[in-house]
Amino acid sequence: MSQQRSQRRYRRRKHERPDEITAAAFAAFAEHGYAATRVEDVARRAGISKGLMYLYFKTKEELFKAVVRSVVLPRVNRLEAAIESSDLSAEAFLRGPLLELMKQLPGSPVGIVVRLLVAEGPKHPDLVEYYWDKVASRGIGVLRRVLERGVEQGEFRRTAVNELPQLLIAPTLFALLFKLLFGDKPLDTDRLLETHIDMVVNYIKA
Amino acid sequence: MSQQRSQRRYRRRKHERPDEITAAAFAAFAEHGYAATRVEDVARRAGISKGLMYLYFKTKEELFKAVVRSVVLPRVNRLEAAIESSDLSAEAFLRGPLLELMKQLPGSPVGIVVRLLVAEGPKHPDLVEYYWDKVASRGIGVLRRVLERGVEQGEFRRTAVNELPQLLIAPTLFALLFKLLFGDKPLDTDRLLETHIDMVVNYIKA
DNA sequence: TAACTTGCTGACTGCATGGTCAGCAAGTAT
DNA sequence: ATACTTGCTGACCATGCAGTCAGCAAGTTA
Repeated sequence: MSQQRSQRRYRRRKHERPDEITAAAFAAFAEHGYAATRVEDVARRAGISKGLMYLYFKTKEELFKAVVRSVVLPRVNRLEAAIESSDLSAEAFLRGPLLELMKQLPGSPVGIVVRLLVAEGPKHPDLVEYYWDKVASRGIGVLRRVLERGVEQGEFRRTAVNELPQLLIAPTLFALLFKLLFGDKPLDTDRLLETHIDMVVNYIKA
Repeated sequence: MSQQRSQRRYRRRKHERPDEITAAAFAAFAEHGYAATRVEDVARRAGISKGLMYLYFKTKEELFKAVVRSVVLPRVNRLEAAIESSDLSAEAFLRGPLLELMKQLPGSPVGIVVRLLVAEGPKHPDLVEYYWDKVASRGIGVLRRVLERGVEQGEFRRTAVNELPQLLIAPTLFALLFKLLFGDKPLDTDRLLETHIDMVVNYIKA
């Protein structure tokens, strides 16, 4: 009797779809990488049909770019805001918030984005460019400003590090890569980063 | 007239084939990555037919592994030998041969191997294991021994770096990645590495 | 030079998967 | 109710590519 006839096949949710799809795609890319992920898998994860995905994203490549953007942008914005609004001394900043951030990176989704970028970057020059503009160069800028402030206030000497702020976060990238590749091998990432910051601070301290 | 009838279609060169094929594959993978490279392209580059490739390598995946091995092994062996046979003081060793090696890495084929590993590693756990055994852990071992020697001879203090030899070469990996992704953006890699080594030596010097 | 071995070719197959589209049904207006 | 719009489905197509194999010809033996 109570045949609940025609249980609804779907619900229209135009607004939520894009985010749900990029989230599903991120999860799928994280597991299998970009090339090995089928659009149909992404669709299934997002609980939709493959066709619908193509209504929101022109191609698989567009989807890829959207994923990178969606993971990376909010993070960077938060970071930049937090940093610029800090009123700690330069040294305290390096040893505190920056170190904390560095410790978090290797386990975060950023690791996966890095992997995707390294793997697919050469085929997506515009994506790399985007990443450079919105992430890398901004991050470097922040670091440079912190160092500069330290020098101005007499905390730090002016050294080569001022022109190479990348040196500050280089080991973070290393740790990230290490975990990515050799996740099961031991490496005390936190200690590595702490030591590095300590080393840098000693080196540049006035 | 002079119809040079039946110009030979091919020459039998069983012995040379494997190396030629891996070399061609390396070049192709370097340009397009593993997934995007067609076996037929590799074959064409090697001047053979696709079928022949399958006589020397069971699958595309086998070919991939062979490539990684062929690029990486000779390098590591050379490196280890050179290092162990050095009789410099620990500091001189870090500032000399090690720094030199670090400067060369980012521009070398190793960069490409790293890219391939990062991209495809998760799908080839045995390859990652191989790389760990034959390359990474050996490299770490060498560094650890140099530091240890420095401590024993009173050159260095015993610091956290002794347990984290990775810290020595972390920026090298960073530089390598940077060049890989942002090849066109400026970064004085050599200066970065020099500064880093200088920093480390200052930090650990007795 | 004839018989034989085997390195090598290239056409072919099967399948995986990116992308399309005609039509259906959820929601909306009247 | 009825007509209309549009988010959504799923079957379908086209293509690209890993891997196969029957047969050919380069080299070898007698």
